[in-house]
Amino acid sequence: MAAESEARLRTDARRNRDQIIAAAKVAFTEFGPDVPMEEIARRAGVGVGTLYRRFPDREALIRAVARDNFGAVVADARAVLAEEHSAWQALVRLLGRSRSLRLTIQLAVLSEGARAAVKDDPITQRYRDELMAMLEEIVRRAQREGSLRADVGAGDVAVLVSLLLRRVPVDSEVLAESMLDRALVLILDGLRADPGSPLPGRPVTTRDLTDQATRSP
Amino acid sequence: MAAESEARLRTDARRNRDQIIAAAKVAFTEFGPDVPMEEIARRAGVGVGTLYRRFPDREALIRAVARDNFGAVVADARAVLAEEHSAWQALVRLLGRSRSLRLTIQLAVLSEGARAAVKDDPITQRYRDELMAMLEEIVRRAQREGSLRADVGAGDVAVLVSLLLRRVPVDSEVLAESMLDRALVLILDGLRADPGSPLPGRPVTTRDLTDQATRSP
Amino acid sequence: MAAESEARLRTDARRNRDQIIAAAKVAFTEFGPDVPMEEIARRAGVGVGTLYRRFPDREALIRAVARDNFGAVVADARAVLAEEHSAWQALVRLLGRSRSLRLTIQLAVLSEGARAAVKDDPITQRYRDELMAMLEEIVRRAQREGSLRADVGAGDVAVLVSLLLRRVPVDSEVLAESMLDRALVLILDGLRADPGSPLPGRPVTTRDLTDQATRSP
Amino acid sequence: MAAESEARLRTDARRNRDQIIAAAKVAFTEFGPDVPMEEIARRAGVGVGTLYRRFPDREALIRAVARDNFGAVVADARAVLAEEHSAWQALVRLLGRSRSLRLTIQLAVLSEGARAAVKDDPITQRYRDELMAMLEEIVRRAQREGSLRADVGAGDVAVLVSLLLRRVPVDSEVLAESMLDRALVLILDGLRADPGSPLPGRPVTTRDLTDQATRSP
DNA sequence: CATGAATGAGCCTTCATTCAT
DNA sequence: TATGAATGAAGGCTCATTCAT
Repeated sequence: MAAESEARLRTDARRNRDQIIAAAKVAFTEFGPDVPMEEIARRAGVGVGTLYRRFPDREALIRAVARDNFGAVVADARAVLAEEHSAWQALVRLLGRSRSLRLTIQLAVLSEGARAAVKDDPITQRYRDELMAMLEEIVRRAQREGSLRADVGAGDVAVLVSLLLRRVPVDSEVLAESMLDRALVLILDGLRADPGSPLPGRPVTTRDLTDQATRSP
Repeated sequence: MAAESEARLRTDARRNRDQIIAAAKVAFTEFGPDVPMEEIARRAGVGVGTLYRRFPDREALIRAVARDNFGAVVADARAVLAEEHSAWQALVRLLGRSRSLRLTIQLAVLSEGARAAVKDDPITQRYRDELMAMLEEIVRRAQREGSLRADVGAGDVAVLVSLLLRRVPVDSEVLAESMLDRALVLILDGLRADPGSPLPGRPVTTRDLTDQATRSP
Repeated sequence: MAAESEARLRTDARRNRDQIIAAAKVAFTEFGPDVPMEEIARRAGVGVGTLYRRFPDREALIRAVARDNFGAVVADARAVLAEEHSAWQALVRLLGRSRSLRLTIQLAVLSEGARAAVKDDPITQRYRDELMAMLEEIVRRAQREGSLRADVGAGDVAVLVSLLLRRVPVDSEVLAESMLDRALVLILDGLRADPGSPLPGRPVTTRDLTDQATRSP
Repeated sequence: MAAESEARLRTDARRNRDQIIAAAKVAFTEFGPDVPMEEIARRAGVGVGTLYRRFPDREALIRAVARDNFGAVVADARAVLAEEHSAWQALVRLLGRSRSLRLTIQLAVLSEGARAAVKDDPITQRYRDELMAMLEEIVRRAQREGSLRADVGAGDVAVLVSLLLRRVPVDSEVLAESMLDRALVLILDGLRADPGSPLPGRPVTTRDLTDQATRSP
């Protein structure tokens, strides 16, 4: 009986946790990372107390949401990599997908505070590393295929992705989507192998993007 | 003598005003539009009271900063247009310049609240309209030159600009600059006339970007 | 058990609420309707946050105090009406009582702001209507008895009551009470049926006092 | 020349002072004793600096306005006393007049703070003393005439006056006036010599009203 | 454990008063 | 001397977080 109630408790707890994260995801993207904790609790259908029992403070909650999101992105990328034979096609899908997962990542960038909360989280870091590794592989393969310009690094691609992740300040959601669809194609065209202008500097590596923790105070 | 003291007073007041706007520009881009007013005042070297004497509330300050910024961008664009004979070169310089004026525009997009504060300001609107008109002219000329793909509208270009305006979440400022330099070239390559994939949808016009007030409920 | 804890919680919350209203009553009459919320909270022995949790803003608190006060007056008046057989005696008691309930009404008159906060509150309105109805009945009965001058309306009596409600600017509370006791008798003598000078104008009705919302722009 | 400019200066200064007091009178009765000093300065057509040069702080301004007002009331009362042969008529005019001078006195009672500012001002005190002396004389004469009940003191009359001074919380100014006209007559009837009820306590003297300074801490 | 009440720090804004011009 | 700009203290209100039930 004790076991049974414990199990049920755990089930409940898990449900609570999931509901909170789901509510937080929506609330964060809707109101930004400063949305009142009570608002999140309300949407999750729990009291603030419960929320704080699961996540000791706002940062912890942000971290949890970030992990959840990154995990999904990584899973997605893995699937794309497994299915797609042409590296270029994989790249195209990855970029398109990224855009559709924009909300996901926005969190990690939403504000200085949120970024700080996420930056040093080991789990999110691991996800990011894995994501970068996959991106590097795709870039390498695409360049070997001859479909991707040889003078770009995986970091360059990541930068373009991150640009596409941002919310366009347009009131209509459909219009925004359409604009980004076109921007994506334009950017892909810029990545094509053929002529192209000479790129300034050296290829940006993924380490350029991830080594910051070491560099920053 | 009265005139002199008046003039001196005005000078002082003006200096204060300018310092406040300058401080606000930095503080806004550093901490977002919710940065404490006291922080801005401190950086400007004045008391909060002074700040509030010049700008009745946060919105007024945001509006003032936006005007100031937009004005600078417009002046810059005007100069570029006057100097550059090749429309493509004008476009290149405009995009590069925009990036350096990133701080400028971020404000208008920084947050829902900030956007609302700026959206209905007639002066900012006028600047934006003028900017869009210049962009349209450049796009038209570049397409006539044959240097810019024919299937993009000025709105498409504006979207790309706005993407480049965002801050890259990298701690090192130099690194960020370099990354954006490369991203800019990649994007420009995507805008080149020749090959190019077929773009989905129809060209985005500048009206698509500015008519929102009319369209949205 | 759940029920018990809920009940206990409610008890606590209710106690807090009551303490806040009690403290507000005193503070309002002591310092006026602009007394710092923190002062009220301090007197109630709670934090400001608690005060604001119960009453979203100052107006809400004023409204609550007004309801509470009016409710007590109405209950009192009802009792007087039930007990007293002579209408004149009822009137005397009502006027005397009113004075002792001065604090009660002051709120509704204390300042423009406070009045505005209370004027449109439906519950206070209902109380006021009931009070006026009772006053009208007493006046009618007293005039039928022949004890009250025939040329006054319930509104005239209400005006006199409202005059007696004001605080006399005397430092000693006992002295003030005694002065008002005498003033009350003098005023009652003026209301007596017999001699009396002719009154200017027409009897003031209770509608003259309550219909203001309709009349004013 | 120096003399002339000095004289002109003094004239100007005097005009400023008068304008400020006049503006303050209006502003105080319109918004209460907490009206912003800048508002008063604006209405007087001077800068705040000038206002503060004349009146070192708000209390000083309140005191000045109170003196000005009391002075007018005293002058009025003196005139009434000189003109009227019947003491009862003098009393009637005094009470009616008081009402018309209501705004005048409200200041001294407007709020705790204002009262404190005025209470210890020697000039206002002298005015008040003179006013009370005149009232006492009228009461004595009226009682000798047989027109005023013998059991009231000048203090009782003063209390009634002070009751009539208050603003009736009615939106229409005309309605308020009419109500007070009637209330005045009712109160006068209560003061008439004839029967009347026995008054509780002893006659209130004017000292009961003025000795507070000595009594209060 | 869940709940939601209580706390208090923090930011916004206003205005009395001072002071440079 | 008049002006109005600058200052900063004070009060309103909101929320993150803690804790009693």
